[in-house]
Amino acid sequence: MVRPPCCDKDGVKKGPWTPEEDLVLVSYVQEHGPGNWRAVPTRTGLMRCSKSCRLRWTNYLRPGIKRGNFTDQEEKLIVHLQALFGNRWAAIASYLPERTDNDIKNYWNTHLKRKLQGGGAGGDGDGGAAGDAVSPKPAAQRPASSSKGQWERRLQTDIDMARRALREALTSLDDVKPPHQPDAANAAAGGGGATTGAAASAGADSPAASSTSGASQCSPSSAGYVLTTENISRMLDGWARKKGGGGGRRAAGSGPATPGATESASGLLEASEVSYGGTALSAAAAPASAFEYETKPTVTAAAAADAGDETQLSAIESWLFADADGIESGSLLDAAMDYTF
DNA sequence: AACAGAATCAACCGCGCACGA
DNA sequence: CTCGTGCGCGGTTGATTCTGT
Repeated sequence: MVRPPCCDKDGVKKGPWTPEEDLVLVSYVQEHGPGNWRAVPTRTGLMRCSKSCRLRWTNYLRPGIKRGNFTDQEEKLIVHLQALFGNRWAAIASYLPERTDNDIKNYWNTHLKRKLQGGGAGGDGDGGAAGDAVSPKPAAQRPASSSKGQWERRLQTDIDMARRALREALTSLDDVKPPHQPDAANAAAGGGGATTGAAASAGADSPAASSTSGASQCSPSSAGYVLTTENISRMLDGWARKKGGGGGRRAAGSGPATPGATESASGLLEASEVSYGGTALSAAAAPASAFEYETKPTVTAAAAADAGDETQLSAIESWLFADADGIESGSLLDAAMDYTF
């Protein structure tokens, strides 16, 4: 059957999002929660395709997103995970709660793939379109795309495989095997064995999907509206800078920047800058809101709330090595991260 | 200072799966 | 069981910025 386009081409705006559109979208999501994207354009009046709305939210406006400046640890973790999962960016992103799959994908394609190829260390010899050669099998074997149901099942298998593979790979790199803390691992793994699959899927699945299932298990503390404001503020900041700094970048692209937009953006920028002075403040000040269930519910959601990368990675690592008895996470991580490009 | 090529990243597109009617 | 719809994923594109000449 011929499937109609997700949105008719007429009257659907494309290209860069304006601050106004972002605000409309954020307001809507704040009020109704993410999901039901199909209804978003009609209910908000946004001249955007539902997919576009979802994408914008997921990749840019969602609370708790960190942008740019991948740390060394993140970088190396991505490399490892890519080797294990192939180009399943959503799965990889689930290990990096503050990063979006799109961001990771971009980073991989622009930085890491080249690094690996250039360094010649990874064995990513082919330099294929998506750079999936690092992975022994998964990327090659998997179907072109996967959705959550099948995905969840497969992910569970992948997780086991990943743990095993990592353990095998890393134990050879690191001889130190002090005891591991199981409760951190269990907690990170999503609680109980009964929910293992669900936890995995929630973590692996996209935020939107998790909006229903992940509601209860994610930490709301880090995901208040203030954080969204922060994101918007950041965005507006960049937007204003671009605008003021000469040569409106995307503002010039599809004509998003109207004089009114400039004004409102500036005003909002000021307001938002006043309203938040840092992540901690934001998180602390954040009231429980519609965004509670919106955080990317990953194994490290709680840890990520107000901790740095180290904490996050420790949690991830704890979880990854949950069944790696007798292996200390710290040293393992160090070993895992001791990757030379 | 001007230009060209490279790099980056936000956004779009098409496909496939899940789920409800 | 079939069909239609919604959603999510991975790949790709295109606009903009950066860097070198």
